[in-house]
Amino acid sequence: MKEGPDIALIGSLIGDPARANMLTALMGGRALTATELATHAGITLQTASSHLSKLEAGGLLSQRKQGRHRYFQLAEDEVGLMLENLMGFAASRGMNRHRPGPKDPALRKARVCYNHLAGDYGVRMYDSLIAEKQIEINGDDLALTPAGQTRIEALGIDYSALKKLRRPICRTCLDWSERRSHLAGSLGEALLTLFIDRGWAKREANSRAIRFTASGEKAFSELFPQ
Amino acid sequence: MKEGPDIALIGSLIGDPARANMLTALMGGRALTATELATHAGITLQTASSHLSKLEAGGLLSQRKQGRHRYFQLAEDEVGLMLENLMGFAASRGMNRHRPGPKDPALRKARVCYNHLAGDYGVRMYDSLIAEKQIEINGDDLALTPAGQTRIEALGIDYSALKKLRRPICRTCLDWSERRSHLAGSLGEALLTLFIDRGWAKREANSRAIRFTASGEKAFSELFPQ
DNA sequence: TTCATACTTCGATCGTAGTCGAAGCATCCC
DNA sequence: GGGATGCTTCGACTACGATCGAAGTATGAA
Repeated sequence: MKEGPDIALIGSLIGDPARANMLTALMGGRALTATELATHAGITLQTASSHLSKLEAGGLLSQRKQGRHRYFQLAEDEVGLMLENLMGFAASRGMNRHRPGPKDPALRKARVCYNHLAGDYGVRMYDSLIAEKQIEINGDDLALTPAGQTRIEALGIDYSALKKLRRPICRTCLDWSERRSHLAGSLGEALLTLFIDRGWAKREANSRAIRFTASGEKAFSELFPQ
Repeated sequence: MKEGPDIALIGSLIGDPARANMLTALMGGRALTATELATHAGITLQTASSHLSKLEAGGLLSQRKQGRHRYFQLAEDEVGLMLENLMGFAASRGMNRHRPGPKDPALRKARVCYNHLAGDYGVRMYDSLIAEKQIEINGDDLALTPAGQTRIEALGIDYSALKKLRRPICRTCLDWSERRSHLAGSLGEALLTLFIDRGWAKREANSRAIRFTASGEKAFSELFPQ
């Protein structure tokens, strides 16, 4: 009768609107304090605190104390992937929290998916990397080809440092707006950081949206031709 | 602030234990009546009825009237994929509803994932099909190669009939026990049906487990060498 | 028609979980 | 030290939703 893993547990964790709002806020990739998350969810600090401890107990969140602040973030990449997946499903059922607003196109164009680039730009980058055989699919795993390695090192990404991490370097993540894969993993994170460090793009405050500058778009398109 | 799809809605649908039990029961692939689902969930018929209408309104279930029975099933393949995905996540967090029981190994070996084969056997079949280049990955899509087409037609599967359906023929699904991909889609369904029709395997009653016969295992291993 | 089965709807109950006010720690700054 | 600020814990309130009994509808059988 009762077989397999307990989906009701995660379901109920995500099922509360306040918690869901916090989680989506954390999909922005930044670590947020309890107070920030409380305002995101539209609740008082006390209730937020109780929600946060539940999410942490459920393994969805991890926290880091810094002085008198407590920074929360998604516990692992997998949490972000799972959430993006759920969003994709919800979107396919037309479950939206609002009628598409002015922010919506910006989100679809480029946004943060926990720590990497998603949206149209994320998918374009992924497709380009595949087309140029810089990453390739081996069974279930995505791997950097030798050509890809030299390529990203030329961009200034420290490949050996990525390799030392326990996390997978390349990983696919299903995009909810495009319904296609894009690149996650430590390389996905490194690339997004690169774009921001080079001033090609900026994270918008209080949003998952990423705004590319005009020159940033040009550089991006040259780097990842379609 | 409130961006993107509403994950809280699906979360709350899945978050109720009774509903989660019904959904996992329906992952067995058979269409079940309201009464059967009520007993699966351990609740009375009245409450089951209310849960079922909520699940249907949420687009997770569809129903089909047949005489005085009402058969429920997962609305689409995507629902099954999403649920299996969630189970994978739950399993990776150690969220199990029971300490692994005697049924557990059987489930991990071979089980139904809504309408196709999952577990060790599902993954083995998938790997074998990939290794022999009968299916291949093109970007996000999985496709049958010409060699694969002749192969499955030789097995007695009507390829042109599959092609006429709106559903994708090949599709990957993430296995929660193996944490690897296996084959879903209409071909995945057709293959499982084939195994059962040929008497190689049987569905267990009231369980997702699939039991292969000795000769069935042999035939399966010959068909999909490792 | 009459009875039985399958299911839904209504109404009432009950529990639990989300919520906040108030008080209690902890950390930082002056 | 004293007084902010950030967060947690406690306790009480409340509301929502899960639950079931009882009555109502639909289909089928006799």
